[in-house]
Amino acid sequence: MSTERYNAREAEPRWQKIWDERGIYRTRNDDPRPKYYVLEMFPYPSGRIHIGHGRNYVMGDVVARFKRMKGFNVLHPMGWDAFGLPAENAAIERNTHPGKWTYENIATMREQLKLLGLSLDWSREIATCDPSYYGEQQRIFLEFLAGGFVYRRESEVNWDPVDNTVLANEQVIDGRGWRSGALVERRKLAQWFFRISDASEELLAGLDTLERWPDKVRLMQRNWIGRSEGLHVRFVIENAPEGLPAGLPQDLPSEIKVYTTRPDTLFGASFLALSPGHPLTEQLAAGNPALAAFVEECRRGGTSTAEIETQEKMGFDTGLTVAHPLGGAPVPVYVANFVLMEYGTGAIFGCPAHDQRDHDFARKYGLPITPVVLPAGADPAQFSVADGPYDGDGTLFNSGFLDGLSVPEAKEKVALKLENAILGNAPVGERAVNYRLRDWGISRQRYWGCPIPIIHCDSCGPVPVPADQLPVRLPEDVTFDQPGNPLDRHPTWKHVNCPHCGAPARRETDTMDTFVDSSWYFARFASEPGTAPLQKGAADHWLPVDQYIGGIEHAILHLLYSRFFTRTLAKIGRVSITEPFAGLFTQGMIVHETYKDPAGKWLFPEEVEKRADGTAVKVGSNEPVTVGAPEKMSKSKKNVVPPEIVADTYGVDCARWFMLSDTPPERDSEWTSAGIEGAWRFVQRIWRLVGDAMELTDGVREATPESFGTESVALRQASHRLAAQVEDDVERLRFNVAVARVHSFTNVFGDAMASARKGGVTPDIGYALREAAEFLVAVVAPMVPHLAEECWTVLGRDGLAATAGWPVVEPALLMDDTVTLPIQINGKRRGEITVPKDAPPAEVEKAVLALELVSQALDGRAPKRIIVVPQRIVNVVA
RNA sequence: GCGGGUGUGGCGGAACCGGUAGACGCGGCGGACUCAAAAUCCGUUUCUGGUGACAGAGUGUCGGUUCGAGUCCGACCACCCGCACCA
Repeated sequence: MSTERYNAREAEPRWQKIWDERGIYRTRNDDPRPKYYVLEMFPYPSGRIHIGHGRNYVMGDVVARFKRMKGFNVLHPMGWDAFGLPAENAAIERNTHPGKWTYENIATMREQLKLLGLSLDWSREIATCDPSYYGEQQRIFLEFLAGGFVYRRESEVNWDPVDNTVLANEQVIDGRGWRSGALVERRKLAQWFFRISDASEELLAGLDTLERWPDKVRLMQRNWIGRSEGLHVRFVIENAPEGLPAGLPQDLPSEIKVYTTRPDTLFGASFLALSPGHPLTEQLAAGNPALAAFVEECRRGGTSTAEIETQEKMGFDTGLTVAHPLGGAPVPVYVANFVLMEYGTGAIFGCPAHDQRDHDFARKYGLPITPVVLPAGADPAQFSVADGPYDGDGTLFNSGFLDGLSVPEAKEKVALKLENAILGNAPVGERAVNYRLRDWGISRQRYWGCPIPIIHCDSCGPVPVPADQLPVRLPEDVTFDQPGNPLDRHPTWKHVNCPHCGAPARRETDTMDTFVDSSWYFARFASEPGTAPLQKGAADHWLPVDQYIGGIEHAILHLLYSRFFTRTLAKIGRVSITEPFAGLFTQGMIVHETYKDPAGKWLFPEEVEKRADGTAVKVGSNEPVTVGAPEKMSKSKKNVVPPEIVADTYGVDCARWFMLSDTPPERDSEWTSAGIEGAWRFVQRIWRLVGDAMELTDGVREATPESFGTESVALRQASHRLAAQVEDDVERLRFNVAVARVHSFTNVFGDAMASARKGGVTPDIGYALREAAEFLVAVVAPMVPHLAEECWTVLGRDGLAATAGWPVVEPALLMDDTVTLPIQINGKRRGEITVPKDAPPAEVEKAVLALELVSQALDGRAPKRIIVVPQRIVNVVA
């Protein structure tokens, strides 16, 4: 029996070196085998990784290694989402250059990732801050601009006062900057935008084709895009506002257009409300200081969720009234703080009986509340919405020609009627589809990002930087000693001549949102090293990514932007595919308990010792330690485990095995010392089993024996089933189940070995044991690759486990001749019976009735019914 | 408020299409080996009653469909996630 332990510390670096030297993870585009592209979301180089970062890389690595064994040409690259604010913050804090800081972090993290034994093609490594990468991005930007997918406009933006930059709506979470956490303010700036909202419909429709995406993510995107169908309705202004001072613009519009999804409730309209940002509001406010003050008050209202929720409905009566388009009573026009300018037309009609907001508003300003939809079964004389609006289904009443119709019928009838009502040269009503999705503002007032390749000329306007002058490189000599954008205050960088007229002009000093960088990197990886960054042929060959893996936090932003970007690249002819990620998986986080000393200071796990009685103390001082609930690993709470420590004590294979065990990959998983120790024991167990099997079968001829006995067949069945099941599990990314099957198999394997030791190793048993060892090693190879190589050597096999094929399963060994059926009596399990697999139900029934336990239960009576489900179960109803 | 998800032993979790609930692991208990320990191996471990074979209960709660429900349907409870004045 082999007693030597597997020495991961020695073996792991050795095998990593061999893999590296032989270049087995280098991928070639001209490889004739079918392609498979596995990608994990590339990291931001923040400094160091902890073991919690490793989970998605390990999952991706298992898939990559498995697919390689199945004969695919696998692309599994890695890169760095290297632009972004933390580099500038570090520059300020440490008086260093963002680039230097970033590249140092990349060097550290690359070594840490290599430590994990990932089968990555490092030759394709990219960093988005590399001029060759962002230069291509500038080219793409200009092509998008030429194609009409980019524009510039003055817009109110979300301003992050801490990071001193603009944020997209999606980057504002609960009214705070997604990175800084600062309360966001509103400002007006000239910004560059991508026309993502024009793609709303196709982005929505495309979701239906993404069958290998989690439903949850598709739903989140669907809601984010927020399609609604409704009607644009024109309301004619009836009167000039009274009591307004002279100087009111004479060119007031003659009508107000509103957007509604509930045209059926038009007869319940008791007011119109304009957004404070509506052009008519601005026009009226110019001549009305009270209104101007009201608008100003609305603007100060704040943008945080908490504020919006608690904010009371506020309105200002403009004195205008509009005619009711269906002949109802005239309706007053208000300006209201809750009407958004960015959605619909910036104006609404209020129906207080059937909408909460309108209800609140009407009560506050004493406007009439007329119910027009009657719930089924309600009495029209009694029905009241005094307690709150009713927004359910029902029958129309108080609504003239709509009375008696259902809500959908009424919607349709109103739409038809208003479409056919002509006022001036246009219909009063027009069907319209609205989306919640807004255009993507990409301008950022920061240094460490991709420069927007535009030159502003006083006479020519914004002019693209000519192609031969790309990339527009970031200047190296910048300072961070004052707030604001270093590019803007750089002494020379922005001063250039206009490419059109040659007059002195200024560079655009804004850089792009870093989400642009991550919107096409997956296409960049397709090109071989040293070739053009975005090659159509290569991208079309590799894309879409077959399996993309990353955190759920990117369900909307990154994934929606990437989908938009890919579609737009297709429209300008850069690629042929429209969806970048065919399969998506969102993995859970690794969490860890937190520890605090009596002074309330966070402690690292290695500073804490757990006592047998469940309490914890600080190592050295014996001070009591408060153990907190498991939380996401974070530097600030110190509940992190560095990969180096794990590698040194247990080996990375143990860490890999542990990360794949027990918890389903989409759920959060808790890192515990007991767990890693369990993984360590199991790694040793595999090592021992393989060694023992080789020792035990030493001298047994390897040739296939002439016949197999019951025991060897049973073991062979287990081996072949293992390979078939683990294959299925890995295909479905059910790593925890795969791990359980391997555990189960080692129990069977161990038992077979013990009985062979007692009963003697006949040629068939010897063959089965060796096969079992080989199957075991091959099956775990994607999960614990270093151990697999070491075992491969023990097995005396040529080549590397990493380049070996997946075990070939003999279908005959997956079948059983007999099957054991549970017997239920009245639905309760009372026994079992073993019958031939293909026994006809009638015979099974006969055999079951002959059993004593059945006749006893029946007590002489005939059974009422017998249900035989072939190969499943027998139920006797007494 | 709207939308979605989850709920199974002391713990992580398994159970394909409605067919033996608790696979596998962790922890616990008992044993073997050892002078002893570690390591390893074997047995046991849902709960209740019983020495025992066995019986009863049991997948958040209540009800329903079915020969049979963790799985399907209805109502509810708890927790988690997303969105949120989107007309």
